[in-house]
Amino acid sequence: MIMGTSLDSDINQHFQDAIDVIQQHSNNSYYDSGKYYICFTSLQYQISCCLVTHQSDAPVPPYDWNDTQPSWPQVTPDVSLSHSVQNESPRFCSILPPQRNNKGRKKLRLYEYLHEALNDPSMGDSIQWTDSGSGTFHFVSKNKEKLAECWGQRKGNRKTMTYQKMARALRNYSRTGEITKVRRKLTYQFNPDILHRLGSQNYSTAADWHSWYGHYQLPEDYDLASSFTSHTSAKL
DNA sequence: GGCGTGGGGAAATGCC
DNA sequence: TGGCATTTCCCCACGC
Repeated sequence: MIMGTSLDSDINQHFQDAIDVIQQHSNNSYYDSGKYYICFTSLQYQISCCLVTHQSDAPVPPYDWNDTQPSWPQVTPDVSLSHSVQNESPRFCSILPPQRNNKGRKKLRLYEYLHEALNDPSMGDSIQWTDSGSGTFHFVSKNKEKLAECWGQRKGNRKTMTYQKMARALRNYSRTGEITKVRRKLTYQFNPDILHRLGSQNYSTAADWHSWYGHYQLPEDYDLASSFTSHTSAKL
């Protein structure tokens, strides 16, 4: 088992939770022949996890993380692991679960999510820094709805989030000053204090892992599973 | 006039 | 139960 060097207590707790999950899976004969990999990403207030199996595995019902946790979808790569991975990086927004609200964790705020997305290269087609120094950013018109949907999924909203609704929330930020509207199309600006606070957070995160995964040059017959075990993941 | 975008009121929702 | 942070719906304004 290989783990990162700077795991905080949250990660340890979640890691233990994941161990429990995997152990329960391992008690199910359905999983006996499979390999399981846990991929962790530590965002400021949450952790995400995905179980990866070979695509050839039969469909598996999602596992309930705990009694209060919505189901965790299983991630199965679109391509066979014995072949090259598609160039397109995976969309983690679709698998990140809603916040865990037990244990006193703060809910993810929209501006935090946007900052996270801005630092995620794979989200560059949806949201981009206009001037990262001043905290100015803009949405990409073509894909802004996609980002909004990701936000909605991340929050576990009942209905599909749209840019209009997300923009409404952003406008509420203008009252508190966390984010202000810039007189330019689809452009907003972080409050400097918020920007400083967000910027000081350590994102050894989905974005980083995601970035690594999305840009890793895979040789022929590259074993994706092996890559999980040699980076920020743990193999059981 | 249609469309995309911006703005805001107000009620509903879910969580702490 | 109240407060907070959205979410949702709706309507309107403006520029292209």
